Amino acid sequence: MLSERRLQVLRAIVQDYVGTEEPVGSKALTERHNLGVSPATVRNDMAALEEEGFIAQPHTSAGRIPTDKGYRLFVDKLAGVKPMTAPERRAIQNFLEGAVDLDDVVARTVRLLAQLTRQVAVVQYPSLTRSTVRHVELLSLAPARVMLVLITDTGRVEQRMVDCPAPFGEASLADLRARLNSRVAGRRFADVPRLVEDLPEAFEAEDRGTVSMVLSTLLETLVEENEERLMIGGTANLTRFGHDFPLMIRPVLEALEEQVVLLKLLGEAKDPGVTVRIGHENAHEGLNSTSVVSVGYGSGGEAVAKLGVVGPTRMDYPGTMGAVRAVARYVGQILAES
Amino acid sequence: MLSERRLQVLRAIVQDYVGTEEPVGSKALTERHNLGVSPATVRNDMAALEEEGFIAQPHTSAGRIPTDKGYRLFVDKLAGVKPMTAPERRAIQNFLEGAVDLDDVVARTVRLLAQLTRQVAVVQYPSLTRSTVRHVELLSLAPARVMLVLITDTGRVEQRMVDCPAPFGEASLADLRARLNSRVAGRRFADVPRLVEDLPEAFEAEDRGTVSMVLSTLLETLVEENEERLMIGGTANLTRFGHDFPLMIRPVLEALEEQVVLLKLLGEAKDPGVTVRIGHENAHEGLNSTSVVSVGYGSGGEAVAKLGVVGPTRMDYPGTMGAVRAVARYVGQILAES
DNA sequence: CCTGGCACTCTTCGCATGCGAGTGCCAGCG
DNA sequence: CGCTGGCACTCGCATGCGAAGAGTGCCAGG
Repeated sequence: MLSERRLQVLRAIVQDYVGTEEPVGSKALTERHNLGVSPATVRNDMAALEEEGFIAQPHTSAGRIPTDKGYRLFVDKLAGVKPMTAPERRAIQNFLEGAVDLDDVVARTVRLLAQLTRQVAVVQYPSLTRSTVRHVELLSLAPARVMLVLITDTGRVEQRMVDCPAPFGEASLADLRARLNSRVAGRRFADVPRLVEDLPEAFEAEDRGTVSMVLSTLLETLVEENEERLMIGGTANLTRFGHDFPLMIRPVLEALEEQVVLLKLLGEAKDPGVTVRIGHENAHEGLNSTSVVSVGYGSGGEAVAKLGVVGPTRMDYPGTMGAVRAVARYVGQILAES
Repeated sequence: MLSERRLQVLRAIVQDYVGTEEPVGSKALTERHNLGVSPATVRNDMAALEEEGFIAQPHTSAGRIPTDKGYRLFVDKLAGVKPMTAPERRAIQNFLEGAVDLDDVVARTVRLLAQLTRQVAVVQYPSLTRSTVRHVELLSLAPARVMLVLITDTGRVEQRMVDCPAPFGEASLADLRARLNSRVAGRRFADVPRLVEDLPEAFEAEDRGTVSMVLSTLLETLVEENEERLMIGGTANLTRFGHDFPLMIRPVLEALEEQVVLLKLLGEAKDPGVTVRIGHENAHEGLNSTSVVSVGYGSGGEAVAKLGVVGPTRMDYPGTMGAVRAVARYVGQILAES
């Protein structure tokens, strides 16, 4: 087990390295932090920390930098979450309150997160699977063509075309619309399949094919993977990555364009609080030199989607975690109000 | 006026520089292109071209590189649009045909453009202002709360909340829905204000406030600037920008996040064909070292939106223009079919 | 167990040098 | 008059070397 002082040394190394972006040596450490011991002692501690894999030196005779493992320890044991200041909170709230619709909420959240953390922000649209149906609308566009519009309690709208096997009259359509809504409005997505299962039986034989098709389109929409959209912002912050960034930035940009990758990334975080994935803890190779800080958010107490930031492993973890948590909280409030 | 050969020299310089990314000298030129003259002659021509501002040398005693003005001449007079090969066309068509809805069409178009040109692709969603109304739907969410859903002929859906000044019955709502659709369905957006102007008069005094509010929300939606969304992709290609890119890439990423900037950029291109804006021709400072190749696209013959790519001024103009034009053409087809 | 001292290692920087690419100019030729 | 070959010149770039500086590891002493 590491002694208390050694942990302090590690903490100091992380803080200094995050600040200066340069390997930190024993002398500089004792000067900036009053550890009460000499550089020589710190050197011994450093040797021990390196032995255990918490820090490393880029070249012989250079300072030390934290390893992924070092950051992990720092995040878990040595640092808390830095709460936002009151003015910051107010700013967040003001900024989000101007939003006019769901798209706008998400867009503003992305901008806000990117600005607060000076990193790349990722916000997942409130997921369909956990939300409830507000309304289902059916429109007849042609005799055998119906448009299905699904409206959720988070204000999201999905539409689908349905090509009917047989012409479908306005009266039948109105009937279906009414029956459908009386059954599913206000219900959770997960319950919908069970609730509409016997609906075709209520219709004339000639309409049943169409009804079934509309229903199956609806069910498809509910589970469809592309429901899980997300928005990204602040990519310009990638230029802050480091001096050697040309090679670093490339795979990151590529990963960011693969929404599937990001969704998986966010999805993996099961923790109810803020989750941090550091460097190689990220499954995707392109993100091996980045850390992802994410958290669930949602109206009411329940998380319906995730948001977070992607940045260099060398980031201000307490500050970033604080910002991410605060933003998630306020977005949840906004969603609950609307 | 420049002699024929000097134009050929300029063309050769542009082609070589685009290929090698390095300043091109007189000797290399005569070797790679058989101009039939000696390096010395080429040097004279180069001096003349430099005099006129078409090329420049980064340092004394280095080769020449084209200036923005040089690229401009190249694009206008010296190079055509390189048509896609048959296999490429097929690939484009196949790739786009799998799209299931408008979002998907746009997303696929972005990916495709980015891949074909190896540059950053920008695709504007089909604009509302020039398209027509397919249907307007009104849903009562609460006694004094109505959701307005607008569906366009391009398959786009916009929704807005309306908080009514007074409770609004289902019957009135149905009435309004019917009247509204009979007037505006199939009409162009531009005509809508005129068509609904006297609609409130058909209603009872108590409902008129709500009707007016619904109508004004509808009109707002029609002109709203945020209607003009766009999708961006292929930002990873920015890393191909050049060796000195850390400073170049930054402002470009920033510009790309400012959708307003991009929309203005695309909007400026009035040309019915492919438009090229080179370097400083772009109003936005951050894009002064990039070129933008854009073109309008749309279902039917008419352009309803723009798409294009953003890349270094040192780009393969004929190829890029060809790809952009081809993609626009096929997207138009796909939109017309759906 | 901490501390000061010391020798050692490596990186970084400045500077001088040589090389090569490319230019500009000039005199000569068709 | 325009093209060509030749030639001197200019720079940028890579190379090599030496000094400086930062940081380490280790050891002996308190």
